[in-house]
Amino acid sequence: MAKKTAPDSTRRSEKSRRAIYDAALSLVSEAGYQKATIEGIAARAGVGKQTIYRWWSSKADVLLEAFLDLQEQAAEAVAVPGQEPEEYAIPDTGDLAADLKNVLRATVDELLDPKFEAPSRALAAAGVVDARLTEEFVAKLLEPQLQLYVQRLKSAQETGAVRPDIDPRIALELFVSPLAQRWLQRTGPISYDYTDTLVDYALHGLAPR
Amino acid sequence: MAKKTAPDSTRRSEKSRRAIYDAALSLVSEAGYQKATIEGIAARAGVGKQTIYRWWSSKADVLLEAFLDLQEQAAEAVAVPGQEPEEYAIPDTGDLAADLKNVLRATVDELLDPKFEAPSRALAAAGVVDARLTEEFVAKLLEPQLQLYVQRLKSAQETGAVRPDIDPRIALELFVSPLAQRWLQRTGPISYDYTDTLVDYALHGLAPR
Amino acid sequence: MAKKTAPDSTRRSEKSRRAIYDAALSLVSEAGYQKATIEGIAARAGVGKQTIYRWWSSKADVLLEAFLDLQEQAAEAVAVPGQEPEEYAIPDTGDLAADLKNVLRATVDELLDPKFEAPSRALAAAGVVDARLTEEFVAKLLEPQLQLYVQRLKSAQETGAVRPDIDPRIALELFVSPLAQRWLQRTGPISYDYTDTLVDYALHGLAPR
Amino acid sequence: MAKKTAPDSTRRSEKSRRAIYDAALSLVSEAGYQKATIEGIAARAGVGKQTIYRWWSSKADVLLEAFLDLQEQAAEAVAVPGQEPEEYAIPDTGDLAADLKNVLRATVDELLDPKFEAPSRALAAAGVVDARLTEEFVAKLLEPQLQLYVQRLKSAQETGAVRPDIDPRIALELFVSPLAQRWLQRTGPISYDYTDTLVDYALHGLAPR
DNA sequence: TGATAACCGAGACGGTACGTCCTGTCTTGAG
DNA sequence: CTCAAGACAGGACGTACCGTCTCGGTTATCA
Repeated sequence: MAKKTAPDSTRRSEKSRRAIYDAALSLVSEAGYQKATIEGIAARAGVGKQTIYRWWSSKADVLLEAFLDLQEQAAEAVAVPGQEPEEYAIPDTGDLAADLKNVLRATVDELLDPKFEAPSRALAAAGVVDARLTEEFVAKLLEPQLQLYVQRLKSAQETGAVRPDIDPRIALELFVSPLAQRWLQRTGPISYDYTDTLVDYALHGLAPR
Repeated sequence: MAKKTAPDSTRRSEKSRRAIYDAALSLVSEAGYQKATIEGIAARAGVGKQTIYRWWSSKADVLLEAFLDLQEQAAEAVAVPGQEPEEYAIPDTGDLAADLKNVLRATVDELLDPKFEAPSRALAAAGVVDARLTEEFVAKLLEPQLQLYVQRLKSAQETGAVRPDIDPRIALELFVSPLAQRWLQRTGPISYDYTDTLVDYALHGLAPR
Repeated sequence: MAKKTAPDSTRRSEKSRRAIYDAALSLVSEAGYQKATIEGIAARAGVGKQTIYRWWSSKADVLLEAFLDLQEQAAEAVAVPGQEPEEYAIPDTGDLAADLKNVLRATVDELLDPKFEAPSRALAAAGVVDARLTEEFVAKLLEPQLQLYVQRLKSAQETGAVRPDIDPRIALELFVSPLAQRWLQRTGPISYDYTDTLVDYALHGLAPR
Repeated sequence: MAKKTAPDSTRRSEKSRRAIYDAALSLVSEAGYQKATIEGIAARAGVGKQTIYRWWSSKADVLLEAFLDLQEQAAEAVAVPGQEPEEYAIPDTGDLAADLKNVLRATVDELLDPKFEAPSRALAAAGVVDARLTEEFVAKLLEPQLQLYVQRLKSAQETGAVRPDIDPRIALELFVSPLAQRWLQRTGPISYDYTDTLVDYALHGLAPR
């Protein structure tokens, strides 16, 4: 009892897909999530509405894929061509505090980049309400990035820079989540100073030593 | 030539307001934020649409007030009747870790209470996208609660349980934001164990002492 | 178990109704029945689609009412104002043949009037396929006109110009239906000569006397 | 540089053509003209849409050919096999009234046959609106049948049963068109009595002799 | 103690977008 | 080349809500 017989993905138009990604991202950036409609995306992409409905189940779904694609493209642009794409990882200079601060500063830059802001916010908002979407968002985008912190913290445990009884998956939240919340809910300003402070507090604790 | 001649709030129907709050909260809980429409709220409340548009500017606005009202009602129910409502504050037993853990455990309970979950999520989602709404949400609901932590941490600084150079407004985020993010973005499970761990990590730091 | 609760016709917008009639008739005349869409009518009338769907059940329904209204307007324009609208009737000069020929010549004029042609054709076509619509079309428009012939033929029977055993309702079809079919199905040209001939044949028969 | 390079009819699939005829007729009978779509016909016939568009220009076109084919098949079924198919003609027993009544009774039977009703109505409706289609419909189907009446009336003129100054092409409409209109526009019931009466009135006239 | 001005319920209105269906064209792969 | 299959751009469908408006009907002051 299949649902309408699934479309044949081998015959999918690559051109349309690209046009839809571009239209979706630009419309969300210009008009906001609510005002970016499926009809609007289709019109700007020069595509029939059905072509969107054929391949995606909702506006959020389109935007999620468009955003994942955007990330991928950005990553490929950075990668040295003709070289195997080594795994991304947080640099390990031996100075944990410095390494974390560097990565967080880069994150600050990205969060403030207007190209990324509108679609990310839109996805985050949709995700808060739509559990299925979040699941995919977290699995494909968020968790992989958080695992990079897990790796760095584990390596720090081996060198003794972090206590061995610490759970790295929880530990990373001490400096990542505050930044995320400030950005998402606008509960406070975001800056290099702020993230540096977070790292210091998290590493050395609030209590006197 | 006034734009609309503002409505006369002294003649406002209290019964309608209550009915609208109830209808809004129950509809959001049952159907979700997107599917809870103004028309639906008006119909369930037995109220004309204009009565909603007269007093509120958007669905998010209605829901925000309804939620604030819900919080107030819950607070009044707890308060001892016939006694002046003393200021809410985090208890100070002298044991900072224990006090924080207790408060966070209570928060966990509330986050998992189905009566609160749907509307809070809905508001959070709307807030991510609508800056104006967030401002009010943060100012009226979130920040006052966070200030309770600020007070408790300041008091801890006086007793020497927290280093004096620590900024309490940032410090509290170390354990509050991780919990908030896990709930909002469903990046992980929520439990007493989890919040206890957050407090321990935050107070003593990740680095060995 | 009412269907969605019927709309309140006392609050209906007369302006919208008129605009819809005008738009429907002009669009059908310009573009033809198939290409005159509900969306197009709504747009030209400056009206929301729902306002059409609220009061009519289909494009054919709109057009039927618009056409009935057109007929009424035309009739009122002819009527002498300030005088009670006497019943329309086929003139009775005593010369049956002449009277019938005159009326049919007037009908020929109307059938060839481009203002009436497009909507009439459209209605006729829709009616062939949609029984419910035809019923109303016949009852409100066609049959009343045919009854005028019945009256004239009965009066002719009294004066002896028509045999008394003739059924007038059937008799009138001898000259009315051929004209109708030629027009509807374009099976032949329409002219005064043609209708005059029909009357002569019908009155005196094909067989020699 | 031909417009489309016309399809090579020698390579046409006979099986597909038959399947399309069957699907078209059955769909129109079941669902009506409007709801019988090209996609639906193609699907039921197990045929690609292009195969329909390659050989026909519109739904009406398909249906017209399907109907012509149906007529042919019915005629062949009646014809005595192994004998050359003589020209169809209205029998000439010498009694004009009886001959006409017989043919019209047969027509009544056909009009009431449910197998023919839906497609004929559909074609008639399409024809009212689409002039090009009507032209073909009239030329291929209607006029040839009417010419049979012309022949019979001419023969009657030779025997003196019909006045010599009568135009047979017009005369036949006196009894054929009323029947056609009653059927098309459902302006009245159809029966043997009715058609018999039509013939009598037409032959002997309405006026007393 | 009416007059009169507001709120109120109801819901029609001009619109926008939805998600579905179909059109007529184009493309792919099998025969 | 035809054919079955079906993706594609386009456009109309009929529905659901939006936010505005207009209509009686109830209050609830003020004259």
